[in-house]
Amino acid sequence: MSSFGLNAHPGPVSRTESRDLSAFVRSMALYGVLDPEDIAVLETTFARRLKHFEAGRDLVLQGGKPLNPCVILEGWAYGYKLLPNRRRQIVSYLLPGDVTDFDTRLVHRTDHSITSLTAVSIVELTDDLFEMFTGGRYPRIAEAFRLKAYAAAAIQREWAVNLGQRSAPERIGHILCELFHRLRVVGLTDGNRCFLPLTQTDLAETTGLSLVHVNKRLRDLRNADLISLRGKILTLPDLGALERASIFSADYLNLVDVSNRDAVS
Amino acid sequence: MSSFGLNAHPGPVSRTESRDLSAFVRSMALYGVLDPEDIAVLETTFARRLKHFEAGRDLVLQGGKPLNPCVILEGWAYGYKLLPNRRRQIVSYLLPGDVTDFDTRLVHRTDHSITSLTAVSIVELTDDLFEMFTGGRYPRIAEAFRLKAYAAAAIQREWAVNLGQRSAPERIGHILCELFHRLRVVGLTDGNRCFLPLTQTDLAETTGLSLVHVNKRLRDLRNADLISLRGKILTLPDLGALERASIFSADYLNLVDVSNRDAVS
DNA sequence: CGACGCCTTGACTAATCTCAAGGGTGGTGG
DNA sequence: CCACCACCCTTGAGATTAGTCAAGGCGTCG
Repeated sequence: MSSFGLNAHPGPVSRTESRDLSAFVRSMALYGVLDPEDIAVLETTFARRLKHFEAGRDLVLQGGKPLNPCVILEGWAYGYKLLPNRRRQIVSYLLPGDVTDFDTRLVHRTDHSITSLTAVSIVELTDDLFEMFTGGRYPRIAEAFRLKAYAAAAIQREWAVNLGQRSAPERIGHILCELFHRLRVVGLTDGNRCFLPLTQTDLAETTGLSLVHVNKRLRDLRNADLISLRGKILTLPDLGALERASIFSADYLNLVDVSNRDAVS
Repeated sequence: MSSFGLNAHPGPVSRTESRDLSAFVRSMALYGVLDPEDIAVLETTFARRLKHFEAGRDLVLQGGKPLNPCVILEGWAYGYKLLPNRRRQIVSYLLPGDVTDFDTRLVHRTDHSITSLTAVSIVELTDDLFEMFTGGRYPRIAEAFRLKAYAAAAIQREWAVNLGQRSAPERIGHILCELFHRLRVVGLTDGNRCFLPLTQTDLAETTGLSLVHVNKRLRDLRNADLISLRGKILTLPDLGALERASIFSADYLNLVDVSNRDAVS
């Protein structure tokens, strides 16, 4: 149970660096572009640059100077945009191994905010690190970052499809499938369960639905035995069935299929 | 009137290369990162590599091998994703000066299709061109491409906000404002008018609304004197009013403000 | 002339939102 | 220990928005 718990609650953050790094390296390595040498470089560099934030901290604020690109090593964060009428749209989730906007260094004002959802451990790619990784000396690392950026763009496109073309229950099921797949690739699932630190309000702001409606469709999904959501543990008793019900296909995630790998190792 | 007409209808494509290039170079140069030398390089290189497609040609097909990055020099294209239930979501518009996915070279299968909406002139960044621009010899050109990629990501995020948080009339007004601003920056507007080759079905697939509903809200906007849409000419008699009605702010477009520039030159 | 693509409108249906109320839980301070 | 508050989840009822179905108009092209 605790094998996938990570930082559910703000509090003393685990300092076991090697474990902190595993999600990122695993995520990067899965693209098959990193050599052992690259991985060693990443591990030693990141271990020295780790920063920790508790839940609910703003990393970047809409309209402000953007942060340098950041790698999330542990915990969840999310990006959102605020409208003048107080409504809010969550535009991205950042999971362990994910990277915030890679080309952000060229921009003076960001269009969106980023906030930690749980306690997070991140590494900021300051100028020296950025130069080191993209300067030509570690071409495979640079390529891995580019792949992550492409994957983020593909997810953003799929969200437009989700918001534009799917019904309420489909939208909710779809985002749950996506998060589950993304977590599984970095080893943060336990069988058919995973940690899910989202409130129903978060889900509403992700899917563009009202809180009340999310609650009711979530109940339908529960009644149909497609999901179970107690505490902050999400269980998907039949992932395939939920995917079909949500018109979900993992293709857009550009992930390496780890379902076999899980079974073997 | 014809000063912004470009390729409204499939047919013989203008071959005045220097004019073809202007939108792209203008778009790039506006970021203030290009030197005259860079511009000269782009112009001579692109002039030799121009490709022309008529309206309705698939440039990339969902699930297929992606095209190399492409620069649109003239005409409109759009990206879309098809769902198994035959529904379709348009996820992007590519206007003169825009660039398709820049990191696409690392990917084996694309998640979305790209189709020309009008006749288009494009330049494909084949391996040699890509290497030339990003190999370190033209750092400002590489930076300009990165800025375009960032701008595309920001637009994609705003679309999620549009689809998730805005009402039908706001969504429709918002996308019209966005396209108008983007066209103005590359010199493709004429006062408060621009060429708009979209059908109401296209608008429906962009905004996630039904065709019938788009038609009725479009009528409302017309009756409120916020838009006029005859032939394929869009007129915005009061851009500010439409922006307020649509909760639109151009910040996310990362554009240089050209409204003064237009008035002066 | 007929076919086709696109736009328009009305009537009815279905999905989603808003408003309102109440319940559970955990933390905090008296 | 209990009272209270904050936050989150839950449910029902009625209002509103958007979708579906059906029909017709208008212009272009063969």
